[in-house]
This record gives sequence, C-alpha cells and structure tokens, in this order.
Amino acid sequence: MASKAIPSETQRAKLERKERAILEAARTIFVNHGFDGARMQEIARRAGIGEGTIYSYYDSKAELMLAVLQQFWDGLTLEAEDVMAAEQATDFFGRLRALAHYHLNTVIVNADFINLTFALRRNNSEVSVSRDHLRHYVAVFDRLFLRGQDRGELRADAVLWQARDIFYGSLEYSARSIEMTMEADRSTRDQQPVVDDMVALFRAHYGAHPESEAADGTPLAALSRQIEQLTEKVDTLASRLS
Amino acid sequence: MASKAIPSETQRAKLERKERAILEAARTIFVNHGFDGARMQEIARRAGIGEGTIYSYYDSKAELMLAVLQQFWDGLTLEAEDVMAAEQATDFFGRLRALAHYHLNTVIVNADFINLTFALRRNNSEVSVSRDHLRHYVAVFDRLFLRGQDRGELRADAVLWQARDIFYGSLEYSARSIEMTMEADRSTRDQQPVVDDMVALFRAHYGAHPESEAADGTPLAALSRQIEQLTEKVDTLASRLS
DNA sequence: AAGGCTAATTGAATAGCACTCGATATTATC
DNA sequence: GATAATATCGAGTGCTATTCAATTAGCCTT
Repeated sequence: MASKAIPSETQRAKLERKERAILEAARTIFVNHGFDGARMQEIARRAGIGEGTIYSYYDSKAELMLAVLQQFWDGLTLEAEDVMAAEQATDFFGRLRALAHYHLNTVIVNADFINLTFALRRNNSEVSVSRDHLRHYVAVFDRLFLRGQDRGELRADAVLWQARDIFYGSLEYSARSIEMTMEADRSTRDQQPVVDDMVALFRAHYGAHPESEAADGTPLAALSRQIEQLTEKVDTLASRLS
Repeated sequence: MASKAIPSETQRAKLERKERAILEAARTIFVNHGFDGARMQEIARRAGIGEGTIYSYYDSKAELMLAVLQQFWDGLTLEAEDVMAAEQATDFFGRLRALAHYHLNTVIVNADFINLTFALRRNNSEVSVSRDHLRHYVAVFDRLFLRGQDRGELRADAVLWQARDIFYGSLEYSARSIEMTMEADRSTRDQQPVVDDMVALFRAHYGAHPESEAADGTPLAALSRQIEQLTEKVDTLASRLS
C-alpha cells in the first residue's frame, strides 16, 4: 500500500495542509448547518478544492464528520486533563468541582458539537467509532474517581460506571436546562449552583463517612480530623486573599 | 377554514382511520429503519395509500415522525402516571423507586424511539415542539418531588430542575451503559442496582435529615452535618477565587 | 337521481443531494 | 525529458422527498 512511491516531504506537507483545510471547512459547515444541512459542495468550495477530491480523503460524508468530531473530542480530552493538572486542590472533591465546571461550560459552549455527536447515533455502523471519543474523554473522570477511592475519600463499594453516568448524564441535562433559560445571555453565572450541587451530591452519596465505619468508639476523632482539614483549607484561602 | 362543507360522520371517521393507518405504518418503518433509512414510499405502501396522500395529512417526513413521537410520548406519560397511581408506597422514596424503575426500563425497551427523539434535535424549527413531549413527561417527576418537599421528606432548599436533570440525565446515561453491556440479553436484572443507587442518592442528597434539627439527642450527627455544609461553603469560595 | 361542486387521492415529474468515474493535471522517478 | 504514478476535477448517476396536474370519490341541491 505505502511502498510504490514515497512522496517528497513538501508533497506530503501539501497533502496534509489540504486535509486540514477540508477538516477546517467541514467543521465550520457542519456546526453552522448540522449534518443533513451541510452540503458537500459548500465544504469543497470553502476548502478551495473540487467536490470529488474530498472523497479521496474521506470515504463519505459521515466519515468526514466523524473525523471532525474526533478532532473535537481529542481536544476536549486534552483540555480536561490540563484542567485536572492545573487544579491546586489535591482532594477528590476539589478536582471534581474543577472537572464539573469545565465540562458543564464546555457542553454549553460547544452545544453544536455535542448535538452533532449524538446525531450520528442513527447510523449504526459508525456508533462504535463515535463511542471511542466519549470513552476516551470520560476516562478523565474514571481516573479521578478511582484515585479518590484509593485514597479513601470515596466509598469503596461505589460502582464506577454508575457514578460516571450520574456525573455526565446530570451535567448534560443541566446544560440543556441552562441553555433553555438563557438563549442569548452567555454569562457563566448560572452554572455555579449546578456545579455546587453536583459536588455536594457526590459528597453526600459517594463520600466516605469514616465515623460510621469507625464504630469502635472514636467518632469524635473523625470529626476532629475533618475540622483540621477544614481549618487548613480556610488558612489556605485566607493566605490567598492577602 | 372548517365551515364550507362539514363531512358526514362516516367520512370523518374514514379520514381518521386513514390517518391512524399512516401513523401506524410510519411508526413501524421509522423504528425499524431510523429516520433517514425510512422511505416514504414504503410507509405509503404499508398504509395502503398513494405516496402523495401522506402529504395531505403531514407536511413533511419530519412532521410525520414528530406525530409518531407525539403519540409515543403521550403514551409514556399516561403509563408513568399509572405507575405512580398504582404504587402502594406513599412515601417519596418508594414512589421515586417505582418511577425510576419504570423510566429506566422504558428507556431501554424503547431505545429506538428515544434515539429518534433526540435525532430530531438537528432541525431547529421542530425542536420546540419536540420539547413539549418531554416537558409533559417529566412533569410526573416534578409533581412527585414537590409533594415530597411539601410533606417534609425532602430538603426545602432543593432546586426542582436540578433534581430533575439529575434523575433523568443519570437514568438515560445508565440505560445506555446497560444496553452496551448486554446487546442481546433482555433481562431486567441489571437495572436493579441502578435504581437502588438512584434512590439512595436522592435519600442522601435531597432527603431531609431531621437529626440535624433535633440537636438534643444526636449531637455528633448534627456536628458532622454542619462540618459538611461548612466544607461545601469553603470549597465554593475556593473555586470562586480561582 | 343527475349534475355540480368541493375535497381527497394519485403517481409521474421535479429537484436536490451524496457519491462515482473517466478525463485531466500534477508530481515523482528514471 | 519521458513515463509512470498519483491527485484533482466536475459533469454524470442514482436515489429520495416533495410537488402538482389530472382523476376520482363524496356530498348537496334541485
């Protein structure tokens, strides 16, 4: 397949540039017009190439959109990982808050892409591929959750995939609700309560409650420990304010 | 519009029967082939009428599918209300369990319809109509939740729409996860843990905790709860600072 | 019940689209 | 520079939803 003739570096670069141009054009058209509304002709025109040329890069319209989505979700995954890495808080709930905030905002801002992703759920053959983006993306949550369990911050008997579905499912629906209430206003103000609620939910439902485990007779010690942690946090905050 | 000539009862009945035939045929074809895969010709043939006749009942393929979905969701709403009415348990959590069980099962069994519903989210003009089905359907949950708050079973400061998004969002994602793990097996066995988890979640996060009010008998629990609330506030502050 | 009027029905014709394919241009290799 | 390989093109193909002029069926008046 890749043996006959090796294109020179400039040639390869040219092809790659052209492929990027197609992807970029497709991205714009798909977002603006949706899958069915997008015209291959317009994508070709915008990319500055002939209509048939697209098909030597991508086998079909669906596959082209899949490539667009691939790129989009890969970007999101990287961003989510960056957000996690940049988060100062090292405890589970602080990181969860950061992730929830990032995800909710992302889902709202990129609502077009999210809709496009789920619009592909019709064409059965592609679904499996489209699932991979999501799997990759939600792995960020999975790692966070498992680490939280390892450190004893979360109940050990909690089921990962159920927690994951609660996290992403709730946030997606919340995003839709938020979008509906503010069709024009782009402020991020209203997202705060949802994120707070999500963190509180995880704390109440999945958080380890040491005092109930340590039923031997030192429930006070557990509380004392919590107060210590809290004091630490408050001190951190205070120092940051000065 | 409806003045010139009033059709006799038999004539009207005939038209209604024909409309039902179209709807029934469309329902079958759409479910089996999806929106794009469905051929208007096949729907017409199955309904025993000419292809053009469909268009004197529905303006377009999309509107036809919308009518199919309308019928579907209306049926679901009635069923959900029946489930609520038939439930012996009168407390919030018992009823919530029944609703969660019904909804999860429904979403799994009728996955085709659910997917079709969300596939229409592309065509902007129809979205508003399609939202009405959902609004009507989720009102069952809303009534249940508000009643739970009135009776003091749920925290009074809980926000209805957030709880609703958590309920339906989580269940929808869970349904997908369940579908994935058993592509063939139709048993309802695996749904139980998800339902249990959902009820436990609502109990932990939204349930009223009388012990924190009755600070006389169980001071430790009250303190623990206060600490949690405090932690929540501190975290919120911390996130706002960054 | 015959004629006239309205509304319903039909399927061949239209139009719009993704995709194909033979012809053409560009690049690589000798 | 010749030739082979590869990339590009856009007019044509095939498939559909939708339209519409012609036809039929139903109802009302006399």
